[in-house]
Amino acid sequence: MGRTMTPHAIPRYQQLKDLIIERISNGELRPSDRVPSENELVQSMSVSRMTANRALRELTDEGYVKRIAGRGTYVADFRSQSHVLEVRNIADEIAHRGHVHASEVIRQSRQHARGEIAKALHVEQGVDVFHALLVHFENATPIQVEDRHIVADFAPDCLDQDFTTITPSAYLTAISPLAEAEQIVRAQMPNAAVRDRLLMTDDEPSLVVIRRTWSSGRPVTFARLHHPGSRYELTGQYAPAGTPQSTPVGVVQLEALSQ
Amino acid sequence: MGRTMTPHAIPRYQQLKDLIIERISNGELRPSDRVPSENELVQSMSVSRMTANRALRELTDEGYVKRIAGRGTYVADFRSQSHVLEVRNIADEIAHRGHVHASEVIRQSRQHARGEIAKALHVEQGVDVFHALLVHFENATPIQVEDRHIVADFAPDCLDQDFTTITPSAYLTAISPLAEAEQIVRAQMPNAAVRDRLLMTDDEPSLVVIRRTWSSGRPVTFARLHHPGSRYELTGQYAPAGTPQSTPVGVVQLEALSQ
DNA sequence: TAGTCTAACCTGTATATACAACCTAGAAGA
DNA sequence: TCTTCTAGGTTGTATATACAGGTTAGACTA
Repeated sequence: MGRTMTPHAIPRYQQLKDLIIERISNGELRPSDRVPSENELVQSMSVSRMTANRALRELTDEGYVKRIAGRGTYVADFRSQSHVLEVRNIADEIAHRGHVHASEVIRQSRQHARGEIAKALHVEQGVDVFHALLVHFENATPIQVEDRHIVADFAPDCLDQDFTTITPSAYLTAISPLAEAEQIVRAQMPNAAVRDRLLMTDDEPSLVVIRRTWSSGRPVTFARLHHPGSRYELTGQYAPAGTPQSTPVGVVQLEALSQ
Repeated sequence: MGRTMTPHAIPRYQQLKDLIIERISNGELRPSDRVPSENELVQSMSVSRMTANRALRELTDEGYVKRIAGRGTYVADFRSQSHVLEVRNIADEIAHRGHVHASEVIRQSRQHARGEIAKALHVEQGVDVFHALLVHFENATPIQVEDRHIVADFAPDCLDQDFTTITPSAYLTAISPLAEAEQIVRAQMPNAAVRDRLLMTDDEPSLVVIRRTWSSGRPVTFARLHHPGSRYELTGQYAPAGTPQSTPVGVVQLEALSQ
């Protein structure tokens, strides 16, 4: 039979999670220490085993603990050192800032893959690929040069698209919504073409995101996204799911960190 | 009563997840489409509601669907556009590449917080903070300048640490293993000091990671991590948890993408 | 002594049941 | 017509129970 709960109470499983996180957080439980087993939690916390199971299972997913069937639950070694950055679609990102996105198509053509493009897309030299070169604007200021190649047979109607109304990224994810991706972020000096398109000064570096996206086990698109170093940065927050998410954290940020 | 299972079978809840992911993946279910409710899955898939609930709940955590109590479950809008980059502790990162990490301590002192440091750490002007300036080496080549400030009362024994044997990052997470963090990644030209420490050429940009880490609701450390643009990049993979994780993806990468 | 077996724990999964809270369409009332 | 109420569907949580399978310590046997 279900237990009666006062309205809007914190769920029991969440209380368990919080309790264990607290004990890890304040050092009472240290890495590789044994965490109370499900049955011990049943006893001491007066919950059902399923509830204890859910708490411990979610803590596992979140990287706090490690569970070994037959042995027990242990505090995970070093959570922490991997912080996470999110790279979003440029149009969404601009819209999210409440700004206006526009783009200009410089080139939209069919080519034969060669050299590194062929290698990156896992196709033979000479196979058909589409090439799209665009500039994205945020409130009329150029913010990204997108240099993208797409495997031709993955997106046959690529040349018919109007990339000023739908970004290549949005177009591709509309074709196949799920994909793996690899990314690389680099700081490098732009070539003259990119520098001119982005209205960059001579000594300004660019932040380049190189992204290769996979679908059904094969690479389908390969993009270089160039941004002006003085006007673009990647930001990310990291909160160990369970933290009350102190809200205005992201706001102070930009003001406080200007160098 | 429990259902008998053949040994090592794929769990029922995972089968449900795979089935729904497949239907999203092949376009049968498109963003904002309605996903079968728990009770419908109970009927059509012959599982208990708890099993259906687990499948849908995990799909929610993984970003595939969105659930609204009282209404139903819907395919999440654009999963995809947010790709993820991981920023790891430099020592772990170097160790992971099978290389040797070493570091040199340039400065390790107590200071009074001023200007942007005070702002970033949410302390008054003049409050005690520790300052650590280090260079990290990968196989004797300088790869990172770490410029870090730490709130003094968070880490009172900071000056006693030997940062050549334990990195500041490792030291801090040993004190308080759980934290929130904010990060910013920028491409910028280094100042002369950084350029010299990292043996960079005059026209080489640096990739800067700015990281502020929180503990117990307050900022405790603020670090600028400078890397030589020609020798350092951030990499990340993104696979919608459930993909068979095509193994060698990360390997081809570096070779293929050299520009 | 050395090897084997077993009991007692552990996690992992699955089910049936129960109640609370939320949402909406449509019925019932003013 | 407009408002209010309600029934039924939906998610969210909690419990009790059951069985499968991994792990280990200690008892048992050869």
